[in-house]
Amino acid sequence: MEEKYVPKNVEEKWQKHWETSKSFKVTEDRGKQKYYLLEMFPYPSGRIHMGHVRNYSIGDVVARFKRMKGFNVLHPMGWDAFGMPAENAAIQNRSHPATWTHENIAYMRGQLKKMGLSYDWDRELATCDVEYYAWEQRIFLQMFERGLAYKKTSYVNWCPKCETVLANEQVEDGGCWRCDSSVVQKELEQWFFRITDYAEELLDYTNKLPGWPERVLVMQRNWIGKSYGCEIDFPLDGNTGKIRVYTTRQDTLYGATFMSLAPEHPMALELTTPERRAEVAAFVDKVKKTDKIRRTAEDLEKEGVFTGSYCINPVTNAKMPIYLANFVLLEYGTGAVMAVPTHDQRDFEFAKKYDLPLQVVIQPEGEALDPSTMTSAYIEVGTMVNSGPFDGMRSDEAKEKIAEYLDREGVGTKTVNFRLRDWGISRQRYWGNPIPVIYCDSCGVVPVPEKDLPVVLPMDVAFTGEGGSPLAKIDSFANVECPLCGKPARRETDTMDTFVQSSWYFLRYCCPEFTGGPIDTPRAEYWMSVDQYIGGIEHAVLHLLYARFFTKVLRDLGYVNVDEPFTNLLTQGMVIKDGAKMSKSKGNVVDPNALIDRYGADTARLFSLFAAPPEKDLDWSDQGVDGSYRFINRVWKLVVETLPFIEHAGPVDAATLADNARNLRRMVHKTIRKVTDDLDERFHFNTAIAAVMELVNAIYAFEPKNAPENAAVLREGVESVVLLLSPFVPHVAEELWEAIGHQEGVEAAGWPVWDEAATVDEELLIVIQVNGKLRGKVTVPADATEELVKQAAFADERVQSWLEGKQIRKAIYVPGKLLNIVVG
RNA sequence: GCGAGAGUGGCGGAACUGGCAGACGCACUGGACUUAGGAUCCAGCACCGAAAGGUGUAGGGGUUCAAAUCCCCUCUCUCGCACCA
Repeated sequence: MEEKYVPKNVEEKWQKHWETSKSFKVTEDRGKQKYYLLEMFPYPSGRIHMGHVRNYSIGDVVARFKRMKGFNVLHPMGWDAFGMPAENAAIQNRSHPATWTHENIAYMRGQLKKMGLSYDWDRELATCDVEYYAWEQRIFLQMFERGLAYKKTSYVNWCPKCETVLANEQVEDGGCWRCDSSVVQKELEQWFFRITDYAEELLDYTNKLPGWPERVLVMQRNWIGKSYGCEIDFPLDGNTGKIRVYTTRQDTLYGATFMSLAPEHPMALELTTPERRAEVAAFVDKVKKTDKIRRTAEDLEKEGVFTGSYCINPVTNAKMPIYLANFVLLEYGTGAVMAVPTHDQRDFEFAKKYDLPLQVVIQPEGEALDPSTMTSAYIEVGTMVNSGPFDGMRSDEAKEKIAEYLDREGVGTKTVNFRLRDWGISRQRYWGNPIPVIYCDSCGVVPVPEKDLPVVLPMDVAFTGEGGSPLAKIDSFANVECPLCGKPARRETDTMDTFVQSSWYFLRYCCPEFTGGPIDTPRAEYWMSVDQYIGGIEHAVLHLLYARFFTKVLRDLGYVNVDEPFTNLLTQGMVIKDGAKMSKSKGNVVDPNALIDRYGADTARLFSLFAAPPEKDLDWSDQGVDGSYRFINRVWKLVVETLPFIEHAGPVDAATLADNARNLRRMVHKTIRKVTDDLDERFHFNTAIAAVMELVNAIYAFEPKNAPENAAVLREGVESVVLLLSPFVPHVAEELWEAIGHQEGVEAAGWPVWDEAATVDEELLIVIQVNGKLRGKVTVPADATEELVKQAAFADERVQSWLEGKQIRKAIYVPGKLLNIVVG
């Protein structure tokens, strides 16, 4: 063994060893308990960043720990490889997205290997490989057959210059993030997944995921947004037909004095009287030019326009003017809102602006609202007034009564509404999974027949950055024969949202080379669910909700037998430096390569685990890294120095140990217990590492190291340090383990087990308080009675001085810990 | 505004069901070894105080023999949602 710790030598040696002996390859072994550990796979953007280092270090500790404990650990890695940056890079560099992506993958794979992460690389997958996305097309078609994938028109952010849909986050200040053109709302036919069919179950299971952080579950519940209310029909005035609204406040129905429709509402134009047509059209046009972000911002001024038509309040028979209002969303509820200005703040502001009537129907206790003096809407519970038969009731009770009444009268029904909308998956992009359908003038939407699957992305494409989807311009791709009638037809040229790929990759990891379908069910049933999923909080809603949805769909298609994909979820915090998230623009980026070159992967891993608990943000500190490096050197030196004494030591004979040896041994076993608890139950890596540091300090302080009678205890201590550290710093641990004389690696050694008997204290330090203040400490035998502790306490001079001349009222004894003497 | 979480030395952070506040590490100070120290080792390190002692976990109040921990009020910060009818 080298005298001096040279990370590079150690790390290269063991990485090579792991690679050639395929140390982390796993198969389904029904004789062992399985453990599926997964970290969110990265987008191959070019190089890994510190967030990856942290995420994957956390995961690797758990993987190695579980392996040492005897679990059959599935720990895979792959690439979320479709997406826009590849296409943008292709436009810039005049290359191909596939080239760019595969080069990045090769480089980043090298980086991950340099970190010594214990993946089963044989299961590696990239979602842009046809071996992966082909199966996704199959799943899509099965969803299509069941009506879970369907087409509908919807409004989207559209850049007229790039001719493509933009996600909300790609719209900056109302303009396209790339070309700055003004973004418009465009009505487009798009493919959707019917996630709303699963809204109830997705919500329901947020109460059945105890291993998830509460805040993630709350976010998902909010996103799903279940509400209870009524749909109520308002007949048109002087016309047949009616407007249906959704409301959760049917208790305010008697106060509804006008009607607000979304500008895109299908009835908007037919309700507009001829003389108001020009004004209404101008308004609708203006709203459509506003992007969705600004449209739904709260500070947007409430604006509207009168259509010229009226409807009738079904309970008061009042004539209600029908307006279009910019804050009413077509996608939510029915796209129409009964406006109750007295009891809804938005309606209040709107009514004030357009001088619409106010009618109070709920009075707060001990107060009488007057519409002419109100300055804001009253939205709380109160007593019903001006509400016919419901007058005098509490408004929250009236809610139910009115719902029943409406049902009886046939003008409304109780309903449940969700905020969650179906998942639009169409992207007018090249670098994604082609949606496998064909459009035929005679036959309509025709799924690509099984024998023609997969629809492979053509490679000969020009990337100009102008003019919409590149796929649409490739005639050999877009022009096809209809599979049904043989007539010329057109292929779908939209591709799927990249979130689709990440919604089931964890299932494909169970059987990455399977050619009989997307998922090899017996194998998936062995591995699923993922026991521990680890990733950033930024995916709290979208990815994690989509993955849950997909798992349920795949369950219903018969591929898997689990209801939920991830049993336990750990959301790790961000990596911060100088008070801000690392970013190029802030110039506070730490490059993992530089870190590994200088200190080695073990130090990089150790620091990112030691500096903060995983779910909190981690403040990067260069000096802190030095400290971790120093610690590894200290451990290395400890082994070098003690090796001659422990090399030939046998097992510990507890009966023959001297006091200090017995004390050291107690600490060794307590540390094993502490580290095991921290890793097993709490993922408190920082305190686990701190405990090992304390043990290392204690072994350094232990003397004499060269006494033969101490050799066994010393050896047990040093070996424990090495094994306990091995999940954190695997390279150096393997090297030291080998140096101590073990032929087999640390995994074969197994996770150390503490001897409960060895952890039992012989003496206890009892804290003595007088009136709750610390006044002394006494050491007593571990089996000391309360009486004995009291004797010792009263014998203590310092304690005595605090008791002098005082009346002792009582003494509270907490066994083995503390004695509080109350005097007065 | 609503919801969730957090607030502890100069810094990152410990303190499991209320029981020694500040583990461990960083920084800092002093010392040793040294041609040298950005290596290593030893010691110190919440604040006030010479000491005895006192005061301290955002602030205020409460429960308790005992509160960082439980309860109430206030403040600050972070995150999420945010015209959702």
